[in-house]
Amino acid sequence: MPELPEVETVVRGLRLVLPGRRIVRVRLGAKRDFIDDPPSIERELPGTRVKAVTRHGKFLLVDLDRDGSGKNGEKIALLMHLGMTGQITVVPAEAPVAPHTHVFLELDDGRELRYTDIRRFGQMRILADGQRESVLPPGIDPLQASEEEFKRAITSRRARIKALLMDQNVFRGMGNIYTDESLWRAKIHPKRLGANLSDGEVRRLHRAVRGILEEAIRLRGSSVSDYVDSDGERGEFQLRHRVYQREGAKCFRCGSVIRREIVAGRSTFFCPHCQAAPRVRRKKAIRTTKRARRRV
DNA sequence: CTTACGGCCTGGGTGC
DNA sequence: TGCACCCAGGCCGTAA
Repeated sequence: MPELPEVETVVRGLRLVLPGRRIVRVRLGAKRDFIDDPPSIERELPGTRVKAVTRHGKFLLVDLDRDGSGKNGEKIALLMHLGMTGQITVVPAEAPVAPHTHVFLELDDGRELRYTDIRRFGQMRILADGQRESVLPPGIDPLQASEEEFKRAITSRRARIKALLMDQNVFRGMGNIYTDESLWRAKIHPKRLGANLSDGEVRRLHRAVRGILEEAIRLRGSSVSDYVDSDGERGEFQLRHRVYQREGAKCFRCGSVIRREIVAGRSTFFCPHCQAAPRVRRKKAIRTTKRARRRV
């Protein structure tokens, strides 16, 4: 479920309630297979105080201070990823417990942070200070990248633009929904090679990606099925989707029928008229030419 | 280097 | 009503 706008919405919600709070107790459910080293969660978190909540692509980081032991400066972070169906909510401790809730962090104000995840594709682990570089994906943030950086990322590898946008080592935070929506807005076919995009197309895509992500954040993300924010509220950007899950419906721009194909291993929605397919090159002829050149 | 595919899990929708 | 099958906002490992 959660891509950059959804994670950003959760982070902003947590920022209103978590900083300054102390974690007093940790309870884990029986299904803890998705947690990396569950005992470390139970051992390290109690007694820590929340300093900040940040986002890194689709990862969410809760920065923690161990200030009880007199020695300040020992910093750890709780790293979380929502996978497909993860939810993080902060509720009064006595609130009814939703099914598939696997982690409870009791806070010093009578509330608790709960992690709920039907499919358990999410992740949770303790991050020691200095581990961030090696654990977090190195892709650039699509909201902060300049047009130059954006172009460099797109031309860095020979892959389809859809695969590039979704690769967390190239761009961090984009997923299936926002990739398709951005490509539709920029009028670029998902199978185009990133390296083949013209300067104008790169510029259009850069603007489309930022525009879509910013608008989605304003509308608090897309709630297609499971996503809710830290207050348990659904987002509204699903009402603005132009192609995602609209197979067979009419393109809002030209009226053509939206198609669905598998690209980069994922369901991909696009308008076959607005988003012109890449020209198929004749590989045989090209190879022969190269071989001939090499022989010379 | 790239893509395709299966697997991880659970649940919802569809068609017979 | 039951059941098989396909699908799902992510990501990893393997094979080709």
